Amino acid sequence: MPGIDRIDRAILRALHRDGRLTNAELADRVNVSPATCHRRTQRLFAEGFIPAVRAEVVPDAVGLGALVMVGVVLDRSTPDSFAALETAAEGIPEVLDCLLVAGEFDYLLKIRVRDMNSFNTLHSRKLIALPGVRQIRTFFVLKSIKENAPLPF
Amino acid sequence: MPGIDRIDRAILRALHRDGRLTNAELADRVNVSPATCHRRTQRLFAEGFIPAVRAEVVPDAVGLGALVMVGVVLDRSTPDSFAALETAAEGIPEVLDCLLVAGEFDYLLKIRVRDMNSFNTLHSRKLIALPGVRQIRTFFVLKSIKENAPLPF
DNA sequence: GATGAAATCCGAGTCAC
DNA sequence: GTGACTCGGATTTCATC
Repeated sequence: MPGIDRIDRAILRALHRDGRLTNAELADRVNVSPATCHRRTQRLFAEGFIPAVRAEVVPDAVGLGALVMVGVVLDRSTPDSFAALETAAEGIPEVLDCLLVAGEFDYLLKIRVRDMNSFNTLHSRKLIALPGVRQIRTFFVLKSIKENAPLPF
Repeated sequence: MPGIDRIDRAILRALHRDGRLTNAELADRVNVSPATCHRRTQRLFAEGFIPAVRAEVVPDAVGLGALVMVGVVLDRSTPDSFAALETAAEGIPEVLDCLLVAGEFDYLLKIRVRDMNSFNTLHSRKLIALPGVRQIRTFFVLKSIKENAPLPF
């Protein structure tokens, strides 16, 4: 995977701010010709620098108004449980983030569901049912000051 | 803010999966004419159901390879410190998420920086400098199994 | 009041240079 | 990297239900 130069970086920044920019707009924002811009952008997609372009959707509008953060502590004596948790997390669409961390937890999960009831179901049926889970700490999100802010680059 | 019907929902879902869909593709995916599709999509943007469309960018490619989760505990005796933390978080671009939670922390932050050194700078200059902060717990992310997964709707 | 068909206009994508 | 050319989709208009 070759690197990116200053122009590629400008293209990435512009498309990260607004993924609907037309090639023409993008071209003069980064000061190259439309043809050049088009070729470079295609390469950035092809090389995997841009895994996806997605419309952000207000969660409440689609019945996913509840956000919950979960800290998971695993049993250190069963290393297989790490793989089990990761596989499970990948298969649960409500789990938006699954991060292996250093500190008082082993994993931190970000979960979006319809309401508290839905979370309770997910919690009891999918999370505590996993092998080697020693402890699960739940943090209900009362207010989202900022979420998925654009990357600062 | 009026509601959304079944077709609007289908449009939201399609654009959330792929924000680069042309209006023509979108139209036959949701089984309406291009004109209708266009009008509805415009409305969804205008009414704020789609706050933004953004290209996802591989963080390492733009020098933001380090992800850190931070738990913040505030001094309960100084309610102003909540407002202070929120204002500060909004103004720090490296803070991607800032969530007020119920549980052993008051806030959970998701932070992206270049490396550990950058985090250390941010930590000492911006975070512990805030008024009324009683404790800050840092969770370095060792591995990201899943991040910003699409909403399950 | 919202829809679909048609008509116009503009940008994407491709070419030669 | 530039400029021109073609094709297809975006956007508007309009008749219709």
